[in-house]
Amino acid sequence: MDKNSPIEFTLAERDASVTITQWVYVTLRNAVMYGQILPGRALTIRELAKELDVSPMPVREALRQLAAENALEIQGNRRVMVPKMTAMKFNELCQARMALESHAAERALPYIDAERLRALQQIDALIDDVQRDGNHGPVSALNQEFHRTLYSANPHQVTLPLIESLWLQLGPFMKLASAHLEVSSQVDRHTEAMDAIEKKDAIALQLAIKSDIREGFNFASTPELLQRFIDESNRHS
Amino acid sequence: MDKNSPIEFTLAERDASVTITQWVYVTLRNAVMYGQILPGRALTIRELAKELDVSPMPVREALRQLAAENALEIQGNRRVMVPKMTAMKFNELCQARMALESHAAERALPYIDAERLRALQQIDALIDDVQRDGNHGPVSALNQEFHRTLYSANPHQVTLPLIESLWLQLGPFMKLASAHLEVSSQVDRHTEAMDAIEKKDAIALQLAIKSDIREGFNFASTPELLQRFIDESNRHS
DNA sequence: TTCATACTTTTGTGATCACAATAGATCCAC
DNA sequence: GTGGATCTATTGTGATCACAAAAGTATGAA
Repeated sequence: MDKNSPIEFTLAERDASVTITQWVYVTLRNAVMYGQILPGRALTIRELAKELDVSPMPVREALRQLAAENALEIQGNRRVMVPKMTAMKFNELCQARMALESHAAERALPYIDAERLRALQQIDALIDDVQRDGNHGPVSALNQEFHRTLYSANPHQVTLPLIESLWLQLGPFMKLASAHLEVSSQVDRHTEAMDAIEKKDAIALQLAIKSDIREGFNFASTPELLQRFIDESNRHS
Repeated sequence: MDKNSPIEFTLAERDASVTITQWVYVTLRNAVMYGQILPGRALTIRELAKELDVSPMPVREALRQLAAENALEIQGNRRVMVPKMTAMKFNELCQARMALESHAAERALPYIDAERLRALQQIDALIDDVQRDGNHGPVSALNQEFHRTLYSANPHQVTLPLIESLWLQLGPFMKLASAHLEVSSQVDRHTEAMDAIEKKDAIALQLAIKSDIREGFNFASTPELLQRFIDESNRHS
């Protein structure tokens, strides 16, 4: 596993009002989330700094923050890398998502007003549109947007940062796995969720969210399939 | 809210094998956890660096990490402080603990062997001992140790860092609130939990954990009591 | 006394440098 | 060729410095 594989960053615009550290953080976060950094690939501060054309300092801080969010793993040698996925860990992450997000949905339900529901409907319609156009790239980002919009209705939200940490840990594997998969139009349970919201039915909402998460992962429905995708996603590293 | 109030750090031994940044991180984390830094108190890098007798660099990194774990809050002015507690946030944190920890307990249950159970019994016995001696200081740390030992039985654990984040957010308020409280011998549900473990009864274990958490907070069982403790904990700041 | 203005100090940010530890490459004995 | 020791290059860590922005303080007129 050498450090030959280049990293293709999608460099965002660097707004002057934003600190360099924050910009580096966002850039690296996206690179992790969208599988641009292969799991196991050793990252060095100076390499990233050179690649992003900044000094090592902001990179150091961004890496530490991402490690604190469990998006990156600090090895004993103090080297930093995207953690490799295992079947058991994948399973735990899915179960954790279902437990935490169904809870967040329930806690958000009382705060969802007509405007918020309309925003959810808009996002869902947008997902349908891009699915119909065969443009499967932005679907997962839009799907996240749907969930985030739902949970953040709760003005005293404390679980969203934890949920985002889980997304970050699942992100790279999902991207790499779906790359080796003819993307069938993913079905989601957003309609069921919105119906439950209209009826203020907490139980139905939790069920819809859990089903949505579970079915989002059922491209790896059997242990053999899952292991195949894990091998695929780790093969390059 | 000036920066007059001094911070009494309990300086841990600085092992040579540990980086300064890690040592600073642990020191600051304990200071937050044990309410030594009052909520709302503005923290500056240079002040902490001087206090801990290190250069500003490790402090910067430790602060950023703690902020990523939601233990500290970065204000718009880029100032850092311990977040203040509100009644609604307290409620959300409790509910999140119950949801997340009962899930973690359930996922850990299949992995708990005789040795692990014995470790749990030892910790519980130790809690009883110090309670009987009227020494209520280390109880909350031991209580955390009990929960951590339980959840970490799962070798593929992914929720423990999230749980620790919730503990960190509740820690300062709990300490400051309990300071204005004649500490009655807290009863816990550890016995019920261990019984459920022996019977491999997941439902009973989840109930025990949820009850343990809920009753740990019932010093603020009514909204009026809770608000009184919040006012107390914010009064100094 | 009160409030806006100018001045001074402090602060976070980011760059650069020194150093010890680690990793990678080279060389040599077998 | 192959494995192990040595040497070189690279890396993370931590200190120091420069600078612009923010906070704090003094000053002035009303």
